[in-house]
Amino acid sequence: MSRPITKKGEVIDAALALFMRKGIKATTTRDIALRAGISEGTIYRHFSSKESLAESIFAENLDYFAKFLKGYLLHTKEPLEMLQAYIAGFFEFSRIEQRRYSFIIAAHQTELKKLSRGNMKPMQTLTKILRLGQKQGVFRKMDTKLAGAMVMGVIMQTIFYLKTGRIPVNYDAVTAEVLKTCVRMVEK
Amino acid sequence: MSRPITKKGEVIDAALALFMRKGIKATTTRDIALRAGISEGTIYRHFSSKESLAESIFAENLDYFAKFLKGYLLHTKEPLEMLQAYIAGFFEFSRIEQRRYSFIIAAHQTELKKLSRGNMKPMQTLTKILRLGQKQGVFRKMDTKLAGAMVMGVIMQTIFYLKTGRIPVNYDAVTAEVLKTCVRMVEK
DNA sequence: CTCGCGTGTAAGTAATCACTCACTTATCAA
DNA sequence: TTGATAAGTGAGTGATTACTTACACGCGAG
Repeated sequence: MSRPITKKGEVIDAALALFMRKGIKATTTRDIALRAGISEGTIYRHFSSKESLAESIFAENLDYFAKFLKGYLLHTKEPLEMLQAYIAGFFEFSRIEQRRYSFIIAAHQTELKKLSRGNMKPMQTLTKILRLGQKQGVFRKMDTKLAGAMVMGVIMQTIFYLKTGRIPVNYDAVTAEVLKTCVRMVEK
Repeated sequence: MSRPITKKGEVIDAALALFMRKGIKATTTRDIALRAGISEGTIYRHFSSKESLAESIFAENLDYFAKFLKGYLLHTKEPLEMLQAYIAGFFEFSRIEQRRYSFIIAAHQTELKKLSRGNMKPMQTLTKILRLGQKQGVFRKMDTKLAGAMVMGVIMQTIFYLKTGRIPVNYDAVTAEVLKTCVRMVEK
């Protein structure tokens, strides 16, 4: 009970906004303090280091993303439909939460060294779908981790090219083509 | 004529070795000078900045990679075989030139901001193969840039997972599976 | 009331880093 | 021999940055 009497929330909000816009490395503790309207020292009352602050925020947002994806899987138990829903959710998230998506990807790929090894929830969700499909005989047999990596590669690279303007930016058309292609990759 | 009387070569060699091992950002000009056995000032006799040094080295190595790939395409003009040779070459390069591969990818994806926009030669090579296949009616019709992005995603993400030990490290088996999958993606 | 503790702050601090500059040395053409 | 020029040097330099520290404040328990 009792509403927060600390500035921890302000620290997190400011840091997230800046991490999303400029990346973790390019965001200084000074930036964060300025934006939060506090002093730098305050950050260290609540987090032991800038990195642990970033880790904490990353974990929160990865969770948010994972839940978003799961929302897309509620209405079906058919592996094929689940795969399609998963991909559609991924694209949708990257479209309506552009900055958050970029932050998650950057943090996961390069900016954070610790954390998330083998922990990447969205990947686990995908692997589960693939395993289920294989068990039901809808998908062809292959290493599910490899299949997951390949599907993930198609999705992420396509989004990357969309974002950097290297392919025509039409989310619907592109999503449809990616959907079709991924089904070809895994079906029997 | 005249063998080099400057230390430019030493600068490049030292920088490449360090960039490959630690990345561009983590390599300091001091590191480079130490390894090359020269003083920091010398670097600036030959390059206007650390970034321009990195760009120069990146361009050289991207070229090297592109030529390596082209070597795999010499013995066929069948789009399907060319695609397979391209992928096999990509995997082979990532295996026997691990550090160089990592350097190229990291530099391209995150470390260098300028350069290489729309310039990524290996991608252009892939796009050409896909366009040829479509013209000959071997591949299905679709935006070749999108198709290229998807195939590239499969390749790169798989290599990434191989390198980080998230899928069984058996280059031959994995390459074979990726080959098969990519063919499924694009064939009619 | 008061003591202690959690919170906040301003002003550091030490380290790092890319880059510069005044000066020296080597090369070679005239 | 000379003198112009390119190459090399290494001790700075200024800017930046994550993090620390000494102190102030206010609230709630006893």
